[in-house]
Amino acid sequence: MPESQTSTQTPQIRPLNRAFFNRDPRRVARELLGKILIRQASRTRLTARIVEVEAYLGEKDPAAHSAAGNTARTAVLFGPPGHAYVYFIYGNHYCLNVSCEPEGRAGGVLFRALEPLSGMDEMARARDIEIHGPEDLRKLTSGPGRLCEAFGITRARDNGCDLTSAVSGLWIGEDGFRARAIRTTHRIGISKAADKPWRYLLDGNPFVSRKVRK
DNA sequence: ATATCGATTATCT
DNA sequence: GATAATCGATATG
Repeated sequence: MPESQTSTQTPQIRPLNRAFFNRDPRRVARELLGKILIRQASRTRLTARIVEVEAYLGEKDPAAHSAAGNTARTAVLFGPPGHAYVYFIYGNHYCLNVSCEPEGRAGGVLFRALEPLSGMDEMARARDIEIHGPEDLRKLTSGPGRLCEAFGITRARDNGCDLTSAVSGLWIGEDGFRARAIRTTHRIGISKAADKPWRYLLDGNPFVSRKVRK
């Protein structure tokens, strides 16, 4: 199995605390780069480093789902910080966010791309693809829909899950990795407020969902 | 290499 | 009834 790009071992992963998420989504997004998403459900632990995210502000961001107000769909975004907001899109895909800001105020960060660290075999099974070389690893978790499929994330299973608790089947941790070059660009795939530079990625990381144009 | 398009359903207008 | 925080396949340069 090919080695990962940013680390060759996984020392010790500690959960992020709730205060980390109790802030402006743009700040949370930037600082989430280099952190780790963990799925501990089966015998195998799935881990992958966060390399690309987008910030969505509260009710005043036209591109945010929370712009429609606190509905059955978006309730988690208005709830306490550090919880999973999972939505279904295009009749095909799930996408994962983490809620930000204090309870009562909306805001979140969309997970757009991860760099797999462990459990790649199980991810490939979940994605129903075969990995033949290091280049193929991108197909596991490079894209918001892909990473959810690789991690088995669905709305029924994970929406509202507390991502700050290692007791959860899904959580976010850190292992001491320090993000170096961080790049910001406009957000992907939206039509409203498309000019806002609220997409954050590890510059040069091969697992980002799209190549950075020059 | 980039461009375009169809799939498929929850949610909102 | 229209749209959507996507993906994968196909077409074209």
